[in-house]
Amino acid sequence: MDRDQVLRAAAALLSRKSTATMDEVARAAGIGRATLHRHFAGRDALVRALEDLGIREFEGAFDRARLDEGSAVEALRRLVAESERDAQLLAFLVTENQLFEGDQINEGWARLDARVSALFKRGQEEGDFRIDLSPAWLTEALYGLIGTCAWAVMDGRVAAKDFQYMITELLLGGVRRSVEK
Amino acid sequence: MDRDQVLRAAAALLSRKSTATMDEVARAAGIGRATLHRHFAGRDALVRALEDLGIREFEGAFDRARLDEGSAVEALRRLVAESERDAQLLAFLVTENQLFEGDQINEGWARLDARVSALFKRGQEEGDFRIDLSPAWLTEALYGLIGTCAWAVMDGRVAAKDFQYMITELLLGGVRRSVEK
DNA sequence: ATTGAATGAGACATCGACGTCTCATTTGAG
DNA sequence: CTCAAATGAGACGTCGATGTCTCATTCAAT
Repeated sequence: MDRDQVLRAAAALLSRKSTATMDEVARAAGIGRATLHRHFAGRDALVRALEDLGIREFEGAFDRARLDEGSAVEALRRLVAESERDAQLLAFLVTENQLFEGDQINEGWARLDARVSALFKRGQEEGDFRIDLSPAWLTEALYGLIGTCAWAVMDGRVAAKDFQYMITELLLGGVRRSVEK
Repeated sequence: MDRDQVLRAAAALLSRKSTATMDEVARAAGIGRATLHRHFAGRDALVRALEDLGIREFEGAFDRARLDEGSAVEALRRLVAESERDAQLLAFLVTENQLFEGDQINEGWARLDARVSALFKRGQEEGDFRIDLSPAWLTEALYGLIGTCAWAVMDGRVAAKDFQYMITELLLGGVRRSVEK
């Protein structure tokens, strides 16, 4: 069991039950509690490791999505596709705002936010996206939809294979049916 | 300080910091810890009271929104408008899936889910909504967007007055700009 | 003003999670 | 096979949150 695998298992569990015990986390990862403590000094260290992993993974996901290339619509589709792998991790981190208590926002997240926000801004400037929804809100909404869909998949309310489609279609086109599309 | 006001203050705090202490909850509500315990036997009772309040409030919100009247689009707009007041409460309850552990879904939530889902289904059958996004997913997405926007407002990333607009416009029309709208 | 209920502050014991430790067992490299 | 490192299981003390209690004070109704 790799260190990152342990972290992913922890994210999958903690995203649904944020108050899960260290023992539960260990069981979910298929290792003993002692081994979990050998990898991560304590709960704080575990959460911080999850944070670091999340930032690293999404930094890489954003790179692979090539947010600056092609149309903003295509870039957004690639972004969602690349985010699927770490959706549970994102779901956990988004709900753990308590990490940033004392308004000391993590610099890594600020950088990620800026990249997503820039993508939405580019779409607006190029005329592909509407301008009455702020990039900041769209960024939050994207995170929220990814996390929500990850939960829905975990609960069996959405098929895993529909992950990308459900998010991108709702985000891009909305629910309203328009004859011209 | 009314009982419901205490619950709302608790929801506002717990939606951001789900591990908040009973003492913190009491302080947030402006009452003493002993008084909090007089109202709610313990933490479990508090959470269950939040659940009950949420179900009650949204049952009423759905009634006021008259989901069966007019077009599905208008009904959805009314639904978001009526949900604003309890958005923080929803944000907390949505993330507390741990309440339903042991797949014993709360009956009240199942009823609410059915009503929202029926609204989306009606919109699809009347030709207003697209049919390639399942009502179950749209229901989850609606909850997710309301919760996300509530957080964004709390963090100052979205203006409170834009709450309804940001959610309804994104949900109905998506970010893509279409010339025919 | 008086009285009874409600509140806030604090003390206290209990309990569960945490973190550290030991030891037997397993794993993997040589 | 041998040996060293890693792991799982469990024991143990610590610490913080919890829930209950008391008591002085405040509040509201009469």
